[in-house]
Amino acid sequence: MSTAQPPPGASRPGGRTARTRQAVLDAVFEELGEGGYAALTMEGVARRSGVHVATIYRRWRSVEGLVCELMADLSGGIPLPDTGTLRGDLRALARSIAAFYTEPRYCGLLEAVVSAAARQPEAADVLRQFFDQRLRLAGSMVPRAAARGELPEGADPDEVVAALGAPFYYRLLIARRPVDIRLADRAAEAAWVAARAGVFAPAAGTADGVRDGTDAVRDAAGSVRDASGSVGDTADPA
Amino acid sequence: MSTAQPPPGASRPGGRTARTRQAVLDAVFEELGEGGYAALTMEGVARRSGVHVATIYRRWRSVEGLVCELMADLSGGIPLPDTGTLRGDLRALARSIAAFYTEPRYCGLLEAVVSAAARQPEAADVLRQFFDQRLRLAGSMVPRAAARGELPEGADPDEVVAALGAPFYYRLLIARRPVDIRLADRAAEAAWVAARAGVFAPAAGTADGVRDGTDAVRDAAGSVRDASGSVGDTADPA
DNA sequence: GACCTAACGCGAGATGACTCGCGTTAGCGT
DNA sequence: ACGCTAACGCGAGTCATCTCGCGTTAGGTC
Repeated sequence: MSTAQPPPGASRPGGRTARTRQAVLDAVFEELGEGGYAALTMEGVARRSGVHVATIYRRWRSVEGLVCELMADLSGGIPLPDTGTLRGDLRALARSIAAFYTEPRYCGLLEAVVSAAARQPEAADVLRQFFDQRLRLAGSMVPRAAARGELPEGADPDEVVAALGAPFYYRLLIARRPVDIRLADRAAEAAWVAARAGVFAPAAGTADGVRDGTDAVRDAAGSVRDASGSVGDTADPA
Repeated sequence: MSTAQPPPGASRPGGRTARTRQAVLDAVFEELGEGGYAALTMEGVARRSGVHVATIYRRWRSVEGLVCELMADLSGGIPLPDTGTLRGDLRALARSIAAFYTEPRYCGLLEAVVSAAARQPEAADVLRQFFDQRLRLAGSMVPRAAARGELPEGADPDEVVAALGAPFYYRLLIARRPVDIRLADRAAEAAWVAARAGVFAPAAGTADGVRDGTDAVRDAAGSVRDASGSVGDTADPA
């Protein structure tokens, strides 16, 4: 978070520019901690950082821009677990994520980025790229596990890590409740069981190619398979 | 969506009031379809609906208010699948959700509600209550399955349904890509496998009480269990 | 150490979101 | 059919957000 790397084309990367940048981003982070995205205003950031409002507008254009750059700052160095087993890796990663989002400032940042992405296409790009990178990095645990024979062949690393992370974002953004360690362990366990069962293997289209260790896999297949083409219509399920 | 129920205390529920209400909410819905939440402005809604801006402000206060009422309108009548097996129910529900969010207007509504919740506590309440109700309704498939002996005892219905839904919201809000039927089938299969393995049983704290049909459940336990208390600290995992 | 200029501070001005008061319309009771 | 009043249309007014131009500061360069 403190790797204040100057923008590539900056003609004056040293001293003051970097200083104001850091002051502003720190202020954004603090503001997000108190009151979340709702309380994040340009005036507030200016007041807290001591940088003039016009300067902030010049460099970042909007609160969305601020939030994007703050998030992009986080992309350095994910500590990738390597416990020796996929199950251990998944649990360790899940607990790291839980610890991360226990911090209110990071919760606020998540809300802010998701909200920003809903308003500005550029913010959406930043968000997508950030999480794509995270998936790619964390996904390295999957081929390791496959090499150890822990998983059926062809498990998609992105899918496994996405399955691990999804419950956190559901909890925070949809259910709107805090994360806890029980959520982390359940998420890790669910991802592990599903991965082991071959749910995340390519397996062409529907999940009928699933191999799992249990019996009774084949019930219920007939009654829903005929609904294959129903995704296109606009039926209202709610 | 068309059950224009008048507000409880409304002293004049008929005719014009309901008409303008419907016109406005329809306009919001359409605006969300074109350009999403970014393009949702009071002026736009007023222009499209033919209702004056001041009137919309009077009744709904803000765009967040509009979005909340539109979402609350959706709460009527979730079609609950009942295919005879939990696996079939999960897949049917997942495909319904996929179909739902294939419609751009509902995607926009989701984005809008999540964004609104990040700004207004009341919107957050509406969002939470809405999804709580959805979980409660859809969760009925779980005790049915338990009664048929498809699941280990004590599986938490909310957890099962949340696990089913989470991948959709991850895909839409975080990965920022469209949902498809493959996602639906994978989500259903993952939720089913995990539920069957006992991941969503209460099982006191950590997930060590898991019973699954596979072997090798017990590797990896030692190396991460000691990290139990690490959620409280503010370590930065990203 | 002296020059050059990108970046910043500052205040005035423009833009758009939001509110208010009044006259009018139309649902609802009698 | 008549009157009552909640809800709406309308335009002016207010306020916060955002931009612009100029003078100043301080990095970078020779």
